[in-house]
Amino acid sequence: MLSKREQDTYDFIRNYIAQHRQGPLLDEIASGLGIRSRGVVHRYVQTLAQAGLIDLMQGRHRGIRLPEEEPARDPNAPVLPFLGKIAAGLPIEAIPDQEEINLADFFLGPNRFVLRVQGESMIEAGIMPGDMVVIESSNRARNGEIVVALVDREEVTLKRLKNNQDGTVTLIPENHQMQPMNFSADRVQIQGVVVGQMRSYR
Amino acid sequence: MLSKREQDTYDFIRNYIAQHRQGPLLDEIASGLGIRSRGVVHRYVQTLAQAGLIDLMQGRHRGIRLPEEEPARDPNAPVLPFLGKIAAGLPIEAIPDQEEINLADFFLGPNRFVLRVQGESMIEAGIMPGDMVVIESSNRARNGEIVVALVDREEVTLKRLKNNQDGTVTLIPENHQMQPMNFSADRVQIQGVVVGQMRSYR
DNA sequence: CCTAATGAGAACATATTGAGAACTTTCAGA
DNA sequence: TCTGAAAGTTCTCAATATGTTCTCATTAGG
Repeated sequence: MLSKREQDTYDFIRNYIAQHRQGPLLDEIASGLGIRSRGVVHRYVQTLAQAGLIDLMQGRHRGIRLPEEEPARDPNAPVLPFLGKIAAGLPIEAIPDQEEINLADFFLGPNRFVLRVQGESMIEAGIMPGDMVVIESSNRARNGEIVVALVDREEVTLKRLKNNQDGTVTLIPENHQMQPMNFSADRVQIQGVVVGQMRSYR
Repeated sequence: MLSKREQDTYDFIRNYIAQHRQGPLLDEIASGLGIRSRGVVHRYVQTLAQAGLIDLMQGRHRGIRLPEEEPARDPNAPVLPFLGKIAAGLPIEAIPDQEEINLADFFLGPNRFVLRVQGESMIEAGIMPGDMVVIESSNRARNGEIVVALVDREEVTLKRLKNNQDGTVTLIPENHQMQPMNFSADRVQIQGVVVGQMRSYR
């Protein structure tokens, strides 16, 4: 069983490696934990190594590694380390079973494509102008889903869908400055459903 | 695992070959890295060769090469067809010049990781609770960037950054119900910069 | 009082990095 | 082809950064 500071050390190391893809220096751990003595950190690190929680490359600078987990893995898989939740009042949690986000799993699928969003009609749903939305082709959708709708075979828009009892369809923009619009069902053709959204800064 | 200078050397070589279509001289590497001794560079180059990261043509001038890479195109590349903008007046199918969006290009990069967002502090920037944000580790950021900030070594938050003239730092939530907060610079530690954001419906 | 957990810091060992001399090989030009 | 400068190779020496091993102190709790 780890003591509190041993646990802190372990958490720090996992976090550091997830972020930097290499082991931390003892001094970096020390500074991260508010410890002034390298020797103290070394003691914790030794304990963790004996518990099998980390692997050490004796003597090497940045010689701390995490033990192998899964067998092999596609080195080209589009993955990013997943650190956890960002929560007010807490340092970034060190998730014990660290995961990875596989972008392919996250977004890819049959009959999907990407559109760039123009206009602010879905801004309150967190879909901003310039964002990319991942659409899955489909000619029907459930209530409440965000859809790409073709109205009167002329105008394509991104709206939240509501199928009404009376056979009409309401397209609801997520923007208080715009009004929901009602159409008879035959005027609206669903072209796809939004299944993802992404945005790149920089 | 490469040491820092070994990594620097490798980066330099890759860059050089990309630019000049031929290997660099040891002296060019040395000068590029601010090293005065050819022998030192030679030592690094030998290490890289043993690690299989480069191929050497023994003794030859400019005898550094990069190993063969994968042939043409990764059939498993995480790509989605990119149809274009949602444009009024056109059915989606009508857009002719179809491209592809490569998720790896879009999001992957060194020192990046993913966090799940909790709370509504950035909601007006289109970052909703439950979204994933892609963070690039960095301990500094430019004005106006959205950062992961650690305040008083205790609290981690996602806010827009403003460095003030007087040395203080303002963390601005994108939510009118919340107030910007001022801190002396030494209380705020930047942990990373938001470089991407993604969301999955379904 | 005793022990476990924690921290400081000195002293030492080793890894990493750099300088530069001397030697060998390559390569372009006479 | 021959030759000399340029470039690669092999050393040794050194400085600094980092890991390792200690001893000692402090604190909390039983």
